[in-house]
Amino acid sequence: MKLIGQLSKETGIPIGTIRFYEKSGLISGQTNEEITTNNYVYYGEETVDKLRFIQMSKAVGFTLAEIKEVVDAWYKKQLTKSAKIEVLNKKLVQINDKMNELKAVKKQIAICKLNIENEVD
Amino acid sequence: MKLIGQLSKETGIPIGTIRFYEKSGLISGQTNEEITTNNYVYYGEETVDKLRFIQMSKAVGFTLAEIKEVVDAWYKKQLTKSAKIEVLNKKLVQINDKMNELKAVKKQIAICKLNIENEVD
DNA sequence: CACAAGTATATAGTATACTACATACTTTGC
DNA sequence: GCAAAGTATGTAGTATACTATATACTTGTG
Repeated sequence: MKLIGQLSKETGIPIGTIRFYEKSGLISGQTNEEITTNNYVYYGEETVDKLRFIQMSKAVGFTLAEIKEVVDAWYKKQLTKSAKIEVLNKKLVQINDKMNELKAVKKQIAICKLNIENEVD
Repeated sequence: MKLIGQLSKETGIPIGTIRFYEKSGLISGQTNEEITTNNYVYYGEETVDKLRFIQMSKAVGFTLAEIKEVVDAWYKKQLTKSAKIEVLNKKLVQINDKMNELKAVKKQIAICKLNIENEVD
């Protein structure tokens, strides 16, 4: 079990941001019942996976609300199987859209670069 | 030459947002010198291209500041050839990073989906 | 055992990217 | 020729995602 500083060290995400993610319902830890002297929160290994998933998802333009949908499908026991699958399928469609947009942006930049290279300086 | 409403219709971007992009230096139009009765701003066809580029770039997680760098390399006469190429090369690297992150996110969701499908309901 | 470092909580502030008025003028359609 | 629709300008408000600060308590180290 890891404390918040450990999570921050492993993922490079600032402690303040991790706290913000916890308040937003993206991750959660629990206090150790045996220790009554403090209220330090402990996180499991899966929290690191979640944080890395959040990092990557944000980098490709997903909002925290969109990411939360996936994380909930991933970990929440309350949702039905079909509800989870539906969320994930929608997300896969969005990912394909982004893949195409990324290719289009890349192509545009490549064209732009070619044009500039053929300019006289 | 197009007016702002036309740009909005063709791209689906709200007029207010287009004005915001113009204030941010991402696009620019000019007033028609021959018409002195109004100060309507006219935009060339390349503005539509720029707006579509902005749309896609935003969808894959680029900020307006990052997008502006590319648009400046694309259209600004003031920058040197090598400065432009440098900006574009950096952007291509970022795009490759995003491509990999997108693949990783996709993979994670596929795994997540498989796990759920194999659950007992 | 002092004290530096780590943690918890709460609140406020910031950056980015819009979005919504309000006001005023212009153009278009019937 | 008048109302509806379009455009310009300015200011203020909102949503998202942090980021900083202050305060207080706990833990680890020389």
